[in-house]
This record gives sequence, C-alpha cells and structure tokens, in this order.
Amino acid sequence: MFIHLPKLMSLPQIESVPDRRSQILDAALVCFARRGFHQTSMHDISAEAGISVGLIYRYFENKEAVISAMADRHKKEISQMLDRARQAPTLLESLEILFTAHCCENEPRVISAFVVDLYAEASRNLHLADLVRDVLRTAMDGVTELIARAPETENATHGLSPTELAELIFAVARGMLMFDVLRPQEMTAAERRALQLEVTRKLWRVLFKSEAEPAYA
Amino acid sequence: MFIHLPKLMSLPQIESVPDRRSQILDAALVCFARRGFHQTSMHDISAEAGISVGLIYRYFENKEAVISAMADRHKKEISQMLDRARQAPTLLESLEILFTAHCCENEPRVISAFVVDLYAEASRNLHLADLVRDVLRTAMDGVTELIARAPETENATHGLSPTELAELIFAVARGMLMFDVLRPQEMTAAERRALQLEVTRKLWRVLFKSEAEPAYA
Amino acid sequence: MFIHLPKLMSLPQIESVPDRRSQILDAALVCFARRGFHQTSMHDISAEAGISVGLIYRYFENKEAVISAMADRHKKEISQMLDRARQAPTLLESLEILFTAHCCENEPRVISAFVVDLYAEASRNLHLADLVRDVLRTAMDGVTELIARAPETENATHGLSPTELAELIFAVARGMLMFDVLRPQEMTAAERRALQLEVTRKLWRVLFKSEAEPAYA
Amino acid sequence: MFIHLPKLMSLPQIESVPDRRSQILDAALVCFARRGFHQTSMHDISAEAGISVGLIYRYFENKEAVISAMADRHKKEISQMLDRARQAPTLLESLEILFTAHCCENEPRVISAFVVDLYAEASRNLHLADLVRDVLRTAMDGVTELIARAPETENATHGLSPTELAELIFAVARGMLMFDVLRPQEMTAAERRALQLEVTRKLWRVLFKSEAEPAYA
DNA sequence: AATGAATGAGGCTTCATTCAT
DNA sequence: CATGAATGAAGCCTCATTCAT
Repeated sequence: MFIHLPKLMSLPQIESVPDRRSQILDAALVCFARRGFHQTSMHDISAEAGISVGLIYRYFENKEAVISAMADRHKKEISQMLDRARQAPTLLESLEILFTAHCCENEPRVISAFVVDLYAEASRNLHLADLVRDVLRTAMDGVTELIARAPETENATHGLSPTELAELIFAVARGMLMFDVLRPQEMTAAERRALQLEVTRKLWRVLFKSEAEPAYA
Repeated sequence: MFIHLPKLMSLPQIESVPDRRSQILDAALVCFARRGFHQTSMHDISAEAGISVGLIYRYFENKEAVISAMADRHKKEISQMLDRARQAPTLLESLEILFTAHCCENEPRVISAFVVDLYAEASRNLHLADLVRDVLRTAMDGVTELIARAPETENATHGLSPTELAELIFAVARGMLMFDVLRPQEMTAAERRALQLEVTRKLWRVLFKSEAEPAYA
Repeated sequence: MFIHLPKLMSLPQIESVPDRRSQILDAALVCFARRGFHQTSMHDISAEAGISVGLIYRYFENKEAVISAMADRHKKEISQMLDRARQAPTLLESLEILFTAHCCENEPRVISAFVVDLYAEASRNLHLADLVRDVLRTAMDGVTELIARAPETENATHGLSPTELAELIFAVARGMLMFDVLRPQEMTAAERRALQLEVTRKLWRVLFKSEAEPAYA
Repeated sequence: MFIHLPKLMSLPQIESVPDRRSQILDAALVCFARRGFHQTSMHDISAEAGISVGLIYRYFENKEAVISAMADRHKKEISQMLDRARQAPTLLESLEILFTAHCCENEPRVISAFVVDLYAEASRNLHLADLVRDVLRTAMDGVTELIARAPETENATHGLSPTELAELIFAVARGMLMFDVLRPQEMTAAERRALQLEVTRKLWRVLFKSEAEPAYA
C-alpha cells in the first residue's frame, strides 16, 4: 500500500506542468526582444526554451497565440508595476518606478524592444490593439488615482486634471521607451536607469513643483 | 559619334532613376504601414508600385536596402517638418506642427505605424539605430533652438534648459505616436489631429505658461 | 498468496482486451469513413474512442496495423453478409442483401467511403491487396455457389457460368459502392437502400429472367 | 537587325509556358497513381517534374488545387474516351473502348489507382464530388445515347431503358476499375486488357444478345 | 493497464533573390 | 531598362511514435 511512494515524487511536476507555458513565454520574450516577433522562428523559441518545436504547440495553438500570451503577460507586468508604484511613499517615487520598469538587471520583465514591437504589431492586429489599449487605459487610470491622492498635487497642476496629467506622464514614459531601443548595447541597466531617473525628476518638477519653490538638488 | 546612340536613348532615364526609387519607396511605405517590414514581401511592394519584382533590385540591393532608404526618407520628412516648424510664428504653433505631422489626410508622409516599426527595427539593426538616433538628435536640436529663441520661454521654464525641455517634448511626441497606432481605424485624420492639438496645448501650458497666468480656453 | 492481488485485479482485463481492440476499431472506422486513412491521425482515433493515444499502441503496433485490422474486419463483415445472403430464400433476396449491405441505418459496418479507401490503399500496399483480393475471391465464390444452386438460373444464364455471373454481379456491386460515395450527404440510408434495390432487381432481371417472361412490376 | 535571331529561338517557349501546368499535372498523375494523393508530397511532384517545389505554386494555389486540376483532367480524359467510343462502328466496340481505357501501355491517361483515389477523395470533398458526379452523368448520358442508336438493342434489352442499361454498364466499368487496383503488379497492360475485353463481351452478351442466338466465339 | 507529455522528422507554403530574355 | 519564371532555403505546423509515471 505504501510501496508506490515514487508516485509522490512526481508531485513537484504537478506544479511544473503549468510552468511549461511560462518556460515557453520566458524563452519567447528573450527571442522576441532579440529579433522581433516576425524574425523569431518557432524553432528559435524552442531552442531557447530547451524543448522541441512540437511541444510549443501543445501549449499554444500557433505563433500568434504565443504573441497574444506575451501581450497578456505584458498586461500583468504593467499591472504589477502599478501595484509597486501604488505602494511608494511619494508620487515622485511612484513615477520613478513607472519610468524605470525596464531598467532592472536581473528581472527585466518589461523590455523596451519587446514593447515597441508589441505596439507595432498592435497597429495591424485588432485583438492586440484592444489588449494594449486596455493595458494603457488601466495604467493611466492607476496613475490618475495616484495623482489625485498625492498631496504634492494640491498646489499646482497647471490647471490640468489628474487624468490629463496622467496622459502626459504616460506619453513621456512610452516616448522614453522608444528612445531606449536606440541606446547603444554597451549601456548597462544602471546607466539606463540613471537616465530615466533624471527624466523622471525633470518631468515631476515640471508638472508638480510650483514655479516659486526652488528646485531641489 | 553616332555609334553610341543607344546610350543617348537612355538619357531620359537618368532623370527617371530617382523617380523610380521614389515610386518604389512610395509603394514600400504603403506596404510597410499596412503590414510591417517583415510581413511585407518584395512582391507586395512591386505590386503596389505596379512594376516587376526584378526591377526593385535594379534600384535597391536588397530588402534591407529598401528599409534603409525608407529610414533615410523618414529623416528627410522629419527635417522638412522641422523646417515648417521653424517658420511658425509662435512656439505653440511650432509644437503643433511637430505633434500633428502624422495627421495629414493626403500627405501622410509620417505614418505612425511605420515609425514605430522603424524604432522596433532599429533595436536590432545597428545601422538603423545610428540613423534614427541621428534623426532624433537633429530634431531635438532643432526644437532646442526654437525654445531658446522663443520669447514665451523667458518667464518660466521650471529651471530646465532648452535642451532638457526639448527632450521632454520629444518624448511626449514619440509617446503620442505610440498611442496613435492603437487608435481605431475608423478615426479620421481630422479627429487624430484634434486629439494631438489638445495634447500639444496642454504640454505647452505645462511647460511654458507660468502658474500665475490663468489657463485660457 | 495474497501478495499478487494486484495481478488478480487485472484479470477482468483479459476479457477486455478484445473489447479494447473493437472499441478502437469502431472509432477508427468512424474516423476513416469521415476523413480517409491518411487524413486521420492517431489522435483522432483515440479521441473518438475516448482513450489516450498511447493506449492504441498497446493494442496495435502502429497505424498501418490499425488499417490492416480494419481490412480484416472488412473481411468478416463481408463474410457475415454472405452468411445472411446464403440464408435468403431466393437468389433475388440474396442479391438484395449483397447490394444493400452499406445501407443500414444503425449498423453501417460496411461503409462505402471506407471500402473505396481500402481499395485505393490496396493499390499501394501489397499485403492489403492480398487481403482484399482474398475477400473478393471468397465473396465471389459464395455468390457463385448461390447461383449454382438457385432454381432461377436453370432457364437462362446467357451461356455464362455461375462464376462468370458472380464476377459480373460483384463488379456491379463494387461499382455501385463507388457511386455511393458521390451521393449527397443529405440522402438517408433508406433512400440509398431504395436506389440499390432498384439496381439489384434490374440486374437480376437482366441476368436471370429469360426474355420471354414479362417483367413484373 | 538580323543578329538577334536567338530571340526567335525562344518562340517554342511561348508554347512551353502553358505546358508547365501540363508538365506538373503529368508528374502529379505519376505520383498520385504511385502513392495516392495524401502520401504524395509536393516535393515528390516537383522531383518527378524535374522542377523546384516553389514553381508549382506559380501554377497552382496549393496542393488541393493540383488535385482539383487532376480531377478536371480526368473529366477530359473520360470525355475523349467517350468521343472515341462514339466513333466505334458497333456498340460492342464502343464498350470495349470504355472498358479498356485504363489498359494502354504508353498512354495510360486513365489510371485505375488514381480514379479510385479520386472517388475516395470525392467522398470528403464536396467540390470534387460535384465534379466526379458530373463526369459520371456526362459519361452515362453518352453511353445512353450509344445504346439508343445501336441496332443491336432493338431486339432485346430485358425491358430496360437505355438509361438503365447505361447505369448497369457503368457500374460494371467502375467495379472492374476497383478490381484492377488489386491486380498483381507483374500483370502487363496487355493482360489487363485481355481480362477487360473478356468481361466486356460477357456483359454485352448478357445485355444485348437475345437468349435464342448462340453465343459467338 | 493507461495516460499524455515529449520528440523530431517531414509536409505545405512563402519569399528573397537571380537570371535569361 | 524591364519582366517574371525559377530556385531553394526556411518557416509554420502536424503527427506517428515513445516513454516516464
């Protein structure tokens, strides 16, 4: 009765099964960031994931489904980033989180090349466009709320509503993402991060510092 | 003297050569905007241009050369846009030109889907990255100069230099371009333009209007 | 004595083995009739049978073995059909059984699409060809015997031997099977059956009715 | 002026261009007869035709289009066979043409394995079914007419109309085609032909010889 | 006995590019 | 200058088969 313990050893695999999808998506992210959606072959992904091509098709209907799932992931990454931003003590720090999401050395879940590709793809794929639009709206709503409740914004917001400010902030964030893909490859995550923080502070000063007050630092 | 007549017969083609290139690039822009670089086949381009596939190879070494030439074109479009911006009477109007460059009904030379694709491609193609970086630098230099000479900027610029302001402005401009690819296809150029103008004015107010002055409109 | 209980538990499966095979072959017939041998995947069969793919390989060496087994089944179906034909009181009724074997609503064990596929496959598979040839020979021998002992054939058989008559009869039967695969899908088994009965009677009249006698009906 | 004669040499190719389709279909027929539709790869066809795979797609949209074109060809072959049958001096000779169409050594345009495959395929492809049904109807109409005008049929037709007789004849013809795919490969065209002729005469005797007359031969 | 995850060869199709005309 | 037939490598995807559990 207790002889078949080996079966219990397979328990960890119960958890590993749903991770196959993640494993594939992890590999896909690497490939997509490296060569773009349409330059990445299914074989590239399978090789990066260390599995066979056929196995991908057990977890995804086709290549487009992989792209869609990556877009879903992007949605979650942005959502998590937003959560972290919400927990920041000040609005400035929230913005710093928003602007440096793609500058983490070991956890680069938001990769600018991928995101730019995603938007490019969304311009031809209605389903993707819907999803990305939704991500954007959710994120902007989150930032709107952050602004609305921030004490910094009481003084001076140039007569703009939190919503309008959030739109500007997000435009800058996406624009900086576009700039980021042009950075020389030698640039480290830390250096990118430094550049982003600088811009964040400038933007913050412009938006939320009343002219009278002296700019700190 | 009369032996080389055949060559003389080709004289009119000397002028036609640049035209052929333009014709091909015009077609390529349409195709690239519609389906992206890597989803567009050389045959797509030739069909759109109304010529044979082989002819494209007489004017361009290969597909990548077409993409490169398109990037060069982008550089010229941005340069021309900058010229027009320089001729505007006020800084606000200059910015309006900058922000609505992709919203012209019949002359849509700056097409957002193409530009986003261009940046995506630049992230994997060093030569393209150099070129796009150069475009960006030139454009930002131009805007920097516009800001520097504008009387509006004397009052209050949040302690930011013209260069820093130009960077922010351009980030917003590129960010709005990313948003633009998500707009529903039913939206007309006029509607897009209206949205862009609104953002332009908000940005302008934020950057160059001192808090004291009441927001117009 | 009680140690090997697990093995005893598998006893009922000894009987289930032939059932499994039948279950798989039942499913295979459905699939083969629907899409043909080479358009049917092992997964199709397993899904139709409600079992896993791997299980099929416990009962059949490979896909070709399934096809072979199906051919064997075909042999048995034809053999059973022949038995029924032998029990019919008249030659005409025997022929009716022969010609309507594929027109039974709930027991359609002889499915024309499958049989035609079987012959097509036999043209490239020597083993299958042998088997089908054998089925044909056996069946024709059976019909030959039916003819030989039938009182109807005493009068007039156009100077043809029972063997020759059986060959003609079988050619018509297989030819009608080919026609059957062209029938519109809306046609019911009853309608197909009616068509077949008509042909059967005509053939019977031609072969076994002497000219002098008036055609009944 | 007369130097460029080589261009005139290309004239024969003007005719060869439309022949590419035929060349491909010729190759396809060989392959299909050898291995069946679904066991034949596009590479098989291209190799048999001595061209590259890609070239097939310049002349056919996809593999199914090749099969469809083959079905169209079948229609023409049957039509030509019918024309030849119409020119025969006697009904028996007409039937001989009908029954031996697939037994020609060097011009085997009607290949039984292919035809049986075609019917099998028609059972799953409505378009093909329509076409084959049409071929069958046309052919049966032709034979009906042959019977109607034949003096041999005045005497005795068992009370069956020409249409009914044609149906029986065609059933036998298709049935014999099914038998043909089972013949051992060693059998020569001449031997097959002899077998078919024998059956033809038996059928003819059964259908059109009044019982009274002695069977010739 | 039964499952279904995993493999990888192979099939269909596309496409950048060349070249004879 | 211009055409478009031709090539063949490469991409997406399927599927027969195996094997650990």
